Amino acid sequence: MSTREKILDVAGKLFATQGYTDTSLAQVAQAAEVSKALILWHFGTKDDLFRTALQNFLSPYSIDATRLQGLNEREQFEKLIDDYYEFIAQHLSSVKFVLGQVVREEENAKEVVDHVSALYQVYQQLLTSILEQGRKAGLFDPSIQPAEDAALIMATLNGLLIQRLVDQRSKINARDLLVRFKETLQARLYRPGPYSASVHAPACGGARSSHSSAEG
Amino acid sequence: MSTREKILDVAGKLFATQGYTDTSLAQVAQAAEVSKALILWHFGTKDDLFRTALQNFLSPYSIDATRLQGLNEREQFEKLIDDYYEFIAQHLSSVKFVLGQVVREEENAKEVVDHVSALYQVYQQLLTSILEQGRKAGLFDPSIQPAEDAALIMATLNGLLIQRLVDQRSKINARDLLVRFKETLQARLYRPGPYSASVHAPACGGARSSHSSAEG
DNA sequence: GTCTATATACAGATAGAC
DNA sequence: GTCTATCTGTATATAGAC
Repeated sequence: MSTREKILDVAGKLFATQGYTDTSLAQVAQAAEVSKALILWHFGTKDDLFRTALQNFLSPYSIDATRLQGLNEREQFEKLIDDYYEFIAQHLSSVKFVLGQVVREEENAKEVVDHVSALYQVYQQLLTSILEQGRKAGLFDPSIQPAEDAALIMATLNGLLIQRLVDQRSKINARDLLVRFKETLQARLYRPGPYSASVHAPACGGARSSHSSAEG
Repeated sequence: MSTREKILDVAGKLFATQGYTDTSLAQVAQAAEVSKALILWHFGTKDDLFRTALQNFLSPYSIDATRLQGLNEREQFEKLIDDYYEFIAQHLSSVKFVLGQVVREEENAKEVVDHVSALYQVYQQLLTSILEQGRKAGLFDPSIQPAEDAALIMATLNGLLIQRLVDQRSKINARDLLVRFKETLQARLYRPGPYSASVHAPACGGARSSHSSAEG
C-alpha cells in the first residue's frame, strides 16, 4: 500500500467517525504517520482529500442484482431483505457516516447523500418490482401494494438499524427482531398460498414467473 | 424575550442544524445580534451554552400517558402511533439534531442521546404493555409478541422518519405510507389468529383465495 | 516525495471601559 | 449588561530545503 493510499484509508476512517470539521489534517497526519504537508501535497486541500476518501468509502455501496437470477419472487424477496440487513450490519460505521452527512446540511455532504439516495431508490424499486411480479405470479397476496409495501419494508429495516445505533444495549437482540419481522412479512404477504419455511426452491411444478429481473 | 433567551434560541437552532463544532460563537453572536463576549458573559463557556440550549430544546420531548386514559387497547394503540408520528413530523429539525448527536460520538453528545434513549424506552415499553393487555383482553391476535412487535413498530415509524430526512422529494407521500402501515398493522394485529402456528408447508398446489382484507 | 518552518485565519476566551 | 480590543491556541495552507 502506497503512502497515498494509506493516507486515504486512515482519512476515510476518521472522517467517518468524526465528521469533516472534527477531523484535522494533523490528526490524519499522525494516524498515517506522515506530515501534514505531505497530505496537502498529495491532495491539494482538505476538501479534496475528503472527496477522494469518499470515493474509496462508497465503493462497497452497490447492488448486484445478478445474484437474484434463477430465484422465484419469494426467494428474491427474502434474499433482498437478508442482503440489505447484512450489508448494513457489516458497514455500520460507514452507515453512521452517511447518516451524519444527511443530518449536517453541509455543502460537501450533498454528493454523499445524493449517491446513497440514488442507490436507495434503486433498491426500493427492485423490491417493488419483485413484489409486483410475485403478485402476478400468484406468490404474493393480491392485496399487497408493491410500491407502498416496499417503502414500508425498507423503512422498517432502516428503523432497525437506527435502533441499533441509538440503543446498542437493548434487551431485544437486533437479529431476533429481523427474524420476527420476516415471519410477520411472510404471514402477511404470502398469505393465500402456503409458504415454504426454507429458502430452497419448492419442487412444485410450474409455479414460476417471468424473471425479467431488475434494472441496475 | 430577553437577550439571554434570544441567544439561547438562535444557538439551539444553529446547533441543531450544524452540530457543535461547526457552530461558532461568532455565528451565534451575529445571528443573535450581540457580541461574542456577551454570550460568554451569560453562559461562561461554549460548552455551557450548548448544554443550556439543550434543555430548551429537549423540553417538548415528553410523554403524556394520561391522554390515553379511558380508551381501550386498540384505541390506545392507534393513538400512540399517531402521536409518535405527529410529534416527529412537527419536530423534524430537533429530531435531526438528536440524530446528529447519535452519529457523532462526541462527549457532549452523550447526555442528549441518553435523554432521548430513555424516553424512547418508555415509549416502547408503553406500546409493549398496551399490546400485552390488549392481547389479554382479546382485542389483539394471540400470536402477537408484544415486546418484539412493539420494537418493530417503532422501528418502522423511525424508518419512515429517516426516509423523510434522506429523500424529501420521494414519489410516495410520507403520510400515505403511514396510512398504509396502520392498515397492515390492523390486519395483522387485530385479527384473532388466522395464520397461527403452521410455519411448515406441505406441498404446493396452494389454495388461492381472495382473503378477507383489513378493515379501517 | 517528504520534510521543517512559517504564514494566515479564525476559534474560544479574557480584560476592562461604559 | 453590553461592548471593543486583545490574548492564545489551533486550523488550513504555503515556502523551500533535501
